[in-house]
Amino acid sequence: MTGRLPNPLMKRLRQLTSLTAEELTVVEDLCRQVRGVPAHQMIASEGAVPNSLHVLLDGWAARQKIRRDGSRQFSAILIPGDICDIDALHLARYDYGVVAMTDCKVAVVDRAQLLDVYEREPNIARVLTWLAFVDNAMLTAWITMLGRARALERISHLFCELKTRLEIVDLAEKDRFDLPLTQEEIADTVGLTSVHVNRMLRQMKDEGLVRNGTNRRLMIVDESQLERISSFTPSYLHVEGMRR
Amino acid sequence: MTGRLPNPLMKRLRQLTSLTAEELTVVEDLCRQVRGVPAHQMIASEGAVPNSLHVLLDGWAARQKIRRDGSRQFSAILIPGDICDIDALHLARYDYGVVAMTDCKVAVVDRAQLLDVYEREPNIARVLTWLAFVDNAMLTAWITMLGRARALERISHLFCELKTRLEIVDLAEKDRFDLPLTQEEIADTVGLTSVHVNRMLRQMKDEGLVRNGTNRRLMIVDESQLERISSFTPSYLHVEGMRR
DNA sequence: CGCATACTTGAGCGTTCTCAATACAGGTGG
DNA sequence: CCACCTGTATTGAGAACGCTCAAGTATGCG
Repeated sequence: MTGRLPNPLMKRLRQLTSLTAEELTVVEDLCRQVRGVPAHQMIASEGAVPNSLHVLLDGWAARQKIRRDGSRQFSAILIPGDICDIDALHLARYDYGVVAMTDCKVAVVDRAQLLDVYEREPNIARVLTWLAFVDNAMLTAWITMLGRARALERISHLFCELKTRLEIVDLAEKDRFDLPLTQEEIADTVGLTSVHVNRMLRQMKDEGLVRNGTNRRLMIVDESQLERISSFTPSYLHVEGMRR
Repeated sequence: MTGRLPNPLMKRLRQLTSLTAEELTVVEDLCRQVRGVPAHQMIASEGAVPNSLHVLLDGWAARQKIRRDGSRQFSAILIPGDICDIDALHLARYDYGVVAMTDCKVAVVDRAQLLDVYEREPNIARVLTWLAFVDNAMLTAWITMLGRARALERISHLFCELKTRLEIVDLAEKDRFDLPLTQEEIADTVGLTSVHVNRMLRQMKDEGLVRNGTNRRLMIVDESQLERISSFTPSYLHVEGMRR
């Protein structure tokens, strides 16, 4: 399993950071070990002791917490180029599970090996830490949404965020993209029930913001309206890159 | 303003990490520059370019986002020993504001100087990064609460979390502590209105979970009940310390 | 004593949830 | 190629939770 598929993490790093060609190669080499994960399987389990990090190369995944009563909340939607579990490097155990939402390909990076690279390559360490802080900023933004925004705004905001992030790794067409999530999964992201998400989506379809795409997938159409509804500004995603 | 007040960050680091005495001294020396901040004043402003980090030495503060419509959401409640803005070290601008909720004392750590220490003292760098990841875990836990828990559970969970964190820096008595937050501030933490928080607190008082303390402060009394109500488990706070 | 701030309580409304029934699409096996 | 089965989407009705608006009451501070 030593894949040679295009690595979307490289795309992000080239665009957002000032790593040299050699440093990029070091990162790319760390991602040689590739594993396929079928939809709905776990990539990492809550509570386990992390021995490796996972870079999502293809497909969609999510970080999740399952509550005592069985309800589920996603704390991050992961797209190609995302590190599924950066904190595995530093924390003693996983605080969340990572689950594949579609069939996925993940690079499995050995933890000890990565720690080693940290010693030798301070720039790489800095970049990965930076990525963690961007994650942090995304979490903060979501807290604001979940705490203070109504249903329509939450969903619109989610769509805008995903669009922006997909663009960085060239996975969104201009003004539209396919969403491989079920309404239940959207609900578990934005803190609503699937029934209510359904009603909101109906309304959004009626207003021409989204429509049904191919293969039972939702297609996001009118970005500017969505941005208006959710007062979306991408600054928290730090798309302009690292502070040099 | 070169204070010599006991530094609660030291307490945390001694307890949770394996820094040597010399390393601890280095951190303590970084905190020599102390500034008093009156209640309701900003410690750091959203959107600004960070030039220093702030360690909360005394008082309570919070990270906040203000939304277009004027509503406010806190993403973290800060108590003595907390770093108000760790990501200031890595990100190009503040994604949130930090506001003093009571009169505060903060150590102002020069960013460039800290980056310098990062080079020379890898252990300190590791520890600060670890603290950032614990922050991250707290954000994730809050997302789950905001997305999936009802009012009573959210408030109870907040109280349990605060209790646990206060204990680490010796600021909670056994089974009780004083809360210097207004009901409005609690509301902006748990994503409710102050009116509804009031009603929930009434219920909690009636059930003997909390009572009115001195000086208009709320006093948290029955910890075990609160833990039951909110299914609180402190594992996400990583109170057992760093992975060695 | 008077002001400002926070807390308290009620009434009515709106958003979101629950429960439940139905429709639909895609995949599987006969 | 059809029949069936499963998971997802859709829709309705009613209830619950939390919000808004508004008035009134404490409390601390100057």
